[in-house]
Amino acid sequence: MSRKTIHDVARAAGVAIKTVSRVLNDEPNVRPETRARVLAAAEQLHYLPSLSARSLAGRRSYLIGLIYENPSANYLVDLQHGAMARCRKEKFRLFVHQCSGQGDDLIRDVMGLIDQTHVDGLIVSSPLSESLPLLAALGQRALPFVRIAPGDLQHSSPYVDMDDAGAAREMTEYLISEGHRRIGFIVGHPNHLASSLRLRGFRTALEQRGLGFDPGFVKQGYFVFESGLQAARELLSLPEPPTAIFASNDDMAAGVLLAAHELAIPVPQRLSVAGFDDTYISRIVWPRLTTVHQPSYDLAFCATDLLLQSLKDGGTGRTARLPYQLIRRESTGPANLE
Amino acid sequence: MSRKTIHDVARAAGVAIKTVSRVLNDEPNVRPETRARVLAAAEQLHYLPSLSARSLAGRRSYLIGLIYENPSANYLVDLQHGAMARCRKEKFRLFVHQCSGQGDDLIRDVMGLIDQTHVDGLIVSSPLSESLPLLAALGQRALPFVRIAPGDLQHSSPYVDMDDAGAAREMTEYLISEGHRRIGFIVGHPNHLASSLRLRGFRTALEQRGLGFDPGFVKQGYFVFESGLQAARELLSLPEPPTAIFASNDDMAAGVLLAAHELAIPVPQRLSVAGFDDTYISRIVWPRLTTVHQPSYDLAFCATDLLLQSLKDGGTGRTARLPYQLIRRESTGPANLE
DNA sequence: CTGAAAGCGCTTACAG
DNA sequence: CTGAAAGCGCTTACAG
Repeated sequence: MSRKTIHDVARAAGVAIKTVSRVLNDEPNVRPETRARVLAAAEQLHYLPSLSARSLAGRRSYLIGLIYENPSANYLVDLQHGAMARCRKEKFRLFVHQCSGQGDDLIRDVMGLIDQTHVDGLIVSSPLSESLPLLAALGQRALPFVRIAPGDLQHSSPYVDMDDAGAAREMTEYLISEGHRRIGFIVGHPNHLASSLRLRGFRTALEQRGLGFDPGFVKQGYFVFESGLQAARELLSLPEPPTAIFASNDDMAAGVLLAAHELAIPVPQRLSVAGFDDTYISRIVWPRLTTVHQPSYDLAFCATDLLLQSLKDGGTGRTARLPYQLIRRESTGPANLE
Repeated sequence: MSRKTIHDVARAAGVAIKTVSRVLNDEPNVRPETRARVLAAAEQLHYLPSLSARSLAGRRSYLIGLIYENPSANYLVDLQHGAMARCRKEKFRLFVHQCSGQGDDLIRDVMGLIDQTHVDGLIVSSPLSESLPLLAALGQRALPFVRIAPGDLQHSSPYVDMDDAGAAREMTEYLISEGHRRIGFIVGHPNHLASSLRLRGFRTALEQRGLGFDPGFVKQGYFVFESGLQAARELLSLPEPPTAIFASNDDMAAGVLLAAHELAIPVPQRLSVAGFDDTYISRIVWPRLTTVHQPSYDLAFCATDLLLQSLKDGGTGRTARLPYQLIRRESTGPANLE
């Protein structure tokens, strides 16, 4: 049961290796009978071409890279599986890579990945997708890539995103419609463009409803649980605390819930809490979180789709915006105005 | 800024490519001055050897595969990062692969991975690590692998694990020491050997303390949140409900918390809840979970270490057992016996 | 529509 | 201690 090569298949099918190569790469100019014979032989021998031989000889490795920096586990796994699922349909494989370093080190790290693995293209997840120096370096290498990112007019490369600002606006409008007037907001990590987009949506909703924007109700967070906890403690110890807190992701919203529990503030009776992302977390805390469904799996699936497409056409990659969805659960309710 | 090859380095250093190869692979028989000259040239050119050329020409790809089936996101990411961290120290790279299929399809999937990517070895995570047919197939391929698994005497291949039964026993003893006499238990997924080991530890503790083992207090779960919720609803609607519930993982313990909230049973005042794994989840629910710290990151790091070591020595891989730790948080307390 | 030759960037096996 | 030749399993560029 040793590894089969293209020569084994060629011999079994009674053709030259070049013909086997043609069939396996869907090149034209092979008689249907010949094609069938080759396919049968390959099938029968359980033949699979060696990726390293292919990538050494040809100009493609059939490898797509997914690079990330430091996302939450649930988000990362969703991205990973979305990209893998799309690759699988195409006999591509996904190479998952956690980047290390900052600045020049980061760029060297990614260039090293490209040089060593010969990936055909890259899925660049956020916040790497917002690093202009990185995008420039990729451009120099002429390596196709698709970003998973909030809409970003700073760079012309293809991307897939959702409407972060719109989603945050809609969530805020929902809270207002429940009677909330003092709404706290916890901003995400300053490195993520999504953070400022979500804040913008929050602000837009307040201003459109004529409520005015009070910076005292806005606290900086970092997309992690502890930062949400900390920010919520501050908000809830204000002389006039908010009746609702909207955190820029679920992890921080879980932190808000804990702060409320610590202070014996019942949720949602005296405090409504909203998150963002609709990760697994939002369904396992109590009360379950009202949140925005971010289609992470689909974002990665779609990004991979665009990438594979542009690898085929050589086409100028396009862009896609995926729909979000407001998910109402038990952590929010009518404001208890006194 | 095109890709550099071994020829570029050889030219810059004034040696033959074979000498460059020797230096880069730490082979003997190179004069220190020559070695230094080659290293300097490689450094200066930012040269990195092509993995595909290496794996095609030589007998190693410098690629380690991590295969998994369907673990929870937090566990998977810990494994992934532990294995990556160990690889990075060694200029190996990690190829992460989600297996698809069952039975023969699963085996074909893994063999396909091996044939196509030429991985030098495999980290086999649980429950794949318990599939005897898979292990047999890997043996036939003579591919080195290390399992991440509960101790398993059924197979002689190397593995890294923790003492699942001992940890469950210790947790149960702790609950007993808090005065609990009616303790519910939620079993993990039947496909995982860890499930029965944890159950065994639970049972051992009860019997050693002369409490007897009541099957009516044991419910089947599947390591996912919903199954914990469901099992807890059943346990808590018993005529004489338990005063403590020990779930075989944190996800299910989070489900128990939700069931308690639904029934307005205060935790830990009237119900103690314990989990297992010490994943992120255990720290973001309320009350935070008492649980067993499973060293997932270290398990993967250590498994990779053993694998790389055996790749070097060709040595018969050894085995390692890593320590667990009981983590006491707010979800457990003294029994409220009436 | 099909094939024989050259070569991708390395390592292996051998020679000096 | 160092190097020239052959070859890994494919694809490319060319010929028929």
